[in-house]
Amino acid sequence: MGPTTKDLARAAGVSLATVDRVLNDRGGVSPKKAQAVTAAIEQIGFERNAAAAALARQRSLRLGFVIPKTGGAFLNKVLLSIQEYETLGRSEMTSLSVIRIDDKDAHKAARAISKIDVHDFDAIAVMATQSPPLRDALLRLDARGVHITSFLTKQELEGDVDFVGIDNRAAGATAGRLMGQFLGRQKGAVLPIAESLQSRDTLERRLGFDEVIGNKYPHIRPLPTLETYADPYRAEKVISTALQAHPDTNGIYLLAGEAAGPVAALRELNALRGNILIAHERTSVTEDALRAGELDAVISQDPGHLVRSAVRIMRARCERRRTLASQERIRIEILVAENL
Amino acid sequence: MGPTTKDLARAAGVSLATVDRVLNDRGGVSPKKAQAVTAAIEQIGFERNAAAAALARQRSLRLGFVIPKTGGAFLNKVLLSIQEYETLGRSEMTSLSVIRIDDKDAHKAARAISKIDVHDFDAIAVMATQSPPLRDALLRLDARGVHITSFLTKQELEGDVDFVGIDNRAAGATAGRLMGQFLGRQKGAVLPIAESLQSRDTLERRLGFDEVIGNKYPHIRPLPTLETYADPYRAEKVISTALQAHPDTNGIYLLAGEAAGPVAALRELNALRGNILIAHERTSVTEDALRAGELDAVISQDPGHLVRSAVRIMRARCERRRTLASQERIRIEILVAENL
DNA sequence: TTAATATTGATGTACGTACCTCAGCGCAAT
DNA sequence: ATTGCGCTGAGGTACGTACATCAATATTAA
Repeated sequence: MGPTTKDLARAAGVSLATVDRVLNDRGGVSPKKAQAVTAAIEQIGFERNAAAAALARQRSLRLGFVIPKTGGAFLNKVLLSIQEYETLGRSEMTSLSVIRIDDKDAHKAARAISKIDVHDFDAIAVMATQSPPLRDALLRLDARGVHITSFLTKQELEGDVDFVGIDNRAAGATAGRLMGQFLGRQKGAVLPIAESLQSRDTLERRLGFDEVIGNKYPHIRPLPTLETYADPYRAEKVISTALQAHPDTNGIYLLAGEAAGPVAALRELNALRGNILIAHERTSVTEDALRAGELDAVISQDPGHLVRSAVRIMRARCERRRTLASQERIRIEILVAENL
Repeated sequence: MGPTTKDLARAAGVSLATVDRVLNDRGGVSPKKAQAVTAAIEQIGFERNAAAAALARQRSLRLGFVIPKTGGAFLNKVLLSIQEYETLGRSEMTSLSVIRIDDKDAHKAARAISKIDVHDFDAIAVMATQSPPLRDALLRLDARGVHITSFLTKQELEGDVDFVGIDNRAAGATAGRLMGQFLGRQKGAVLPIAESLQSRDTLERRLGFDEVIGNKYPHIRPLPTLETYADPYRAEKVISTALQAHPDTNGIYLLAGEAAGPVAALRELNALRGNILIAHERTSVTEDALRAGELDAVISQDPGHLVRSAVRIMRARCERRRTLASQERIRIEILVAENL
């Protein structure tokens, strides 16, 4: 249909071999001819035929996900999505693999990255807290031809690193908006519950939440965030205490990844029905709670999208295509019982 | 990576030519050998290499969308999405075209379908009200090798027609849920506004809306649907009359496709701020209104998704792949100012 | 039995790109 | 003048499938 490499060669006044050298960065081309080729690409609107390229390359892109060893439910869903994609996307000539690192210890993490064999990966998506040693390790990989993408957590290397992630601040703001709307003109307190305040996700969500509540719904009073430490006994205890201390509570915001614990605790305390309850992340627990009318809304950012997005970006990098970064924003979905 | 046609031939104990005959329905194969091939496909898990097939076929799939001549804003967005896909998806060896039909007149529509040249299309997605003559025309097309998919409106042919569409009833129910939650315990009336009650979309949404309100929020009183006939003057008049007749109105539900008219009328009437306002479909108008705080929520089903979904299904049909119909459900999105 | 027909296999070309080798050129340093 | 190196073109093979042709069977009809 479109022009082929042959047409490109003719248009640029060079041989097919030179076109190939330019297209695939093989080097050994004079600036003049290289310029002629890139100009001709624009001029005749050449687009590499992806099907033919995949066929000829006959080598699936090896993409890696570098993921922390420990993490919450969301991380597990991401890992699951990666696995799913692995089987589904094998027809697209991509092979995914996961490298778990200990990202609590910066040096351990950096060492793990350094150990990655450059010949095993075309690109990796890195999720890890930034640190100088990690940064160096990534730069070394990059220099040796492995494309780096930031995944869920930003890595500042040379300024040209793509980022695939979710916007926890906006997600929290969305939760705040819904909480405000659901409570209407009712005055009262809102109780945010998290597993731990250590997690950046939690902090960012809380930030967005507070901003919206403060600006648009000043009659609502957000309480300090409770920490459950993923312990059901503790959860029930601290929630019970908080509810007694603030009898005007009429909204509860589950910032945490795992909604099951707090929901069970609230059910036990008979605090489900009277309060507006908003949680994050779509799981079977939150879905059931929505259907049962126990939860009023769930804010979700699809881990499947996230993975697909990262894969698209890595592929584009490897094939030297420009990325449509705009397309790669992960939507913040609002779920209620009716649109599950 | 996976097994190729050559492997298939070996496994089935036949020649490559026979494998090709079976895979591409060329006929002239004894039932026995055909069986051997299909069995071998299962056994070794053969999957046609889409890239190679596309390359070899060297002929883009010609997909058609049969769309009514007249329609509302949503239909226009669908058409726009088709156009977008046309330019974007040309790299995927598909060419889209649109056939407009007069679906008010069943016989005219059927004649238009009959006039379609079988050699111009590999598959078509049909949006048209069902009728016996149309059905016959579609069956004739199907018999001559053009794959038929129902698009936005179901066509009952032989029971094996895929359907791509949106769930207006669920969308209405979602709107109802939000309206109920936003109004909280406030008693009062909700005013539904539509362009016309003729449209099935409108009816279905209203149905879903009423169901939720009736079951879960019985203290809310839905008023009869207003019709604006897309006329701003009429809109302002009927809305003003209705609001005066029902001073306890505190919610307004814009069922209609085009939100601009009613929003302007409500702005004129100073009825925007006091009431909860929920609309359908994401447009620049609804986006702006959300940001401005005039609209409280928008229910949207992405026409782009719809088109992509239809294309995926048609492709799968043409390439004799099983469709993952489950994947092809169009999500009902809830938009507020924070998750645009 | 013969003729006609249906089935099967063998073989070739094509698609557009990737990747390889090799020969030839000009230019600079030696 | 020779050597070495950087650049260039020419040509080939390969990927997995589609599609065409022709010969060789097997099966059926006459």
